[in-house]
Amino acid sequence: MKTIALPNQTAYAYIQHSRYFQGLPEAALHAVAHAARWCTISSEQYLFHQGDPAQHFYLLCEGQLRLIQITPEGKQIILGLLSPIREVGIVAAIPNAEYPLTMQCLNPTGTLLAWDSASLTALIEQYPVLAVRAMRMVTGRFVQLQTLYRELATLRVEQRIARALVRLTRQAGVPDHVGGTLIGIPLSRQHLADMTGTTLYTVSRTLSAWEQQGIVTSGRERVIVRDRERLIAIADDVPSSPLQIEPPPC
Amino acid sequence: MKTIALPNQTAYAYIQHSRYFQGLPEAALHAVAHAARWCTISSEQYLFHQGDPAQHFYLLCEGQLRLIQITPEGKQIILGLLSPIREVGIVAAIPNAEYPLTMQCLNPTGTLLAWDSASLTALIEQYPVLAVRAMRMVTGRFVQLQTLYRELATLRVEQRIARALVRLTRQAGVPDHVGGTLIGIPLSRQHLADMTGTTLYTVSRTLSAWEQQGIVTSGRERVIVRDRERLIAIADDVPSSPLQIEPPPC
DNA sequence: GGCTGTCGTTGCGCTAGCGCAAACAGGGCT
DNA sequence: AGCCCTGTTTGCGCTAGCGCAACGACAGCC
Repeated sequence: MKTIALPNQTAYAYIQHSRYFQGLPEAALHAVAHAARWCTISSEQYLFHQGDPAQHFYLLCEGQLRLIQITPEGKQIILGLLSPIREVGIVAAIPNAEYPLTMQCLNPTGTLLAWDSASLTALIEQYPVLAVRAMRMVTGRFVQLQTLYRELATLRVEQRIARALVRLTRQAGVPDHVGGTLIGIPLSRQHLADMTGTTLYTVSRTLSAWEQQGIVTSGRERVIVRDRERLIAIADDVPSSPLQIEPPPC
Repeated sequence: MKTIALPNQTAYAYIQHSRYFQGLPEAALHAVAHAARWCTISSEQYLFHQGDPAQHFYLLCEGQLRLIQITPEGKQIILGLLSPIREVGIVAAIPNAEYPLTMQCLNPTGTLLAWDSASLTALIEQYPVLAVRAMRMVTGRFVQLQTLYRELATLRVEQRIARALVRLTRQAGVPDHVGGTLIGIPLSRQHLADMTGTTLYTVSRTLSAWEQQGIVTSGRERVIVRDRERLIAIADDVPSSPLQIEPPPC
């Protein structure tokens, strides 16, 4: 990661369109832009690791990030994906906080605006609405994580994979010349397994089965969703009880 | 849930000892106590449901609460337990927010202090450190939930149950006259299953096995941990690979 | 073109955990 | 005491998903 020079005007535009700074008075936006600096990050690089002291707040302007968690044994769990324009590391608003998870760049290059936590704190003090928005962001992530937890606890693997794919089409979907949706990020079987709490074998088998049914097309680190409706049906399918017996006629 | 009259002096004492209000100037504490009202809740009653508009912030003074999440199909998932003195519903600091989960009382009676969100907002505005602490609380819960998620994704059922029991001894452990630790809340097999993402059958079988090994003693809605060390060993056990072959001598 | 390394597929065997059903246990109530 | 209700245990059968191993496919590189 390194700092680069970019026109301040560009920064202003991104800031203006971010949900976090949106609607602030013009003077405030200029102050925000003035306190920011640009930085870039390249493929597979880490923006920060979970446990690092949260010294910077970022605005992701170009590229995408993976939210990952590393287990004590070194296994990685993917909690999600961030696409521009998104705020990253709001936890830097808290003095002496640590980042709760690891951020990894998955595009050849990502571009971010960065504020050190002192600047962020100063901005929040000056514009208290930023404090409320920070809270809202954190609780939003909490609710999202809760949903993931619930799915992991109650759904079968096939449904979890289906949901992951549906989410990915929303977050990184690129329309396809024949009506499908390409998931526009490098996405290996192992990645999908890490997102759904399963193994790469099961993901592979599931995708193979879906490919035969024309639901998806997949290749090396690449998935194209052909029949989104059917995928959603699988995701929402409530499994019939194991021994479904035909009710006897009266 | 109803409002009751209790001496304000008592409220002051609880507030003073809460992590959230701790260390505020005396005048502030008095203001906080003045804005509060008492309420009680009884066994199995809900303090609020997930999705309800977050209109109150609480301080749990007596009794315990279950944090639960209800799935669309009506299945319940238990995310944890709160014991006094704990803050509840900090999300009320955000205008127009909703509670992200459901709180249920599990003691015959629980006692709480309540502030409506307007009072809370006013207090936060007056003492900005409360905003920082609110953020810290929410991120703390986030990290906890993340840990649960990781465990659910990577650990086997037996380990998850062991961890749940270890946590419960910390949160509701009552020392026993013969060196064990009684978990001092009503805790059925189903509850344990809802906490660990498994079924009551598996919990029952696991506890039975542990009982034979002298690790726990259990009865109707009651578990006593006899050998905490062994439980921790199970919780941390890294399973040997399925086909562990003795390496051949050179 | 050929090599290499990474990623994907799939057959096979296995087991952890599920879920029913039926029996059992104990507390509270009349 | 006897009954009922709720919670617990456990035998049984089953299957979803795991994990190895071996092979295949494709991309990038020299």
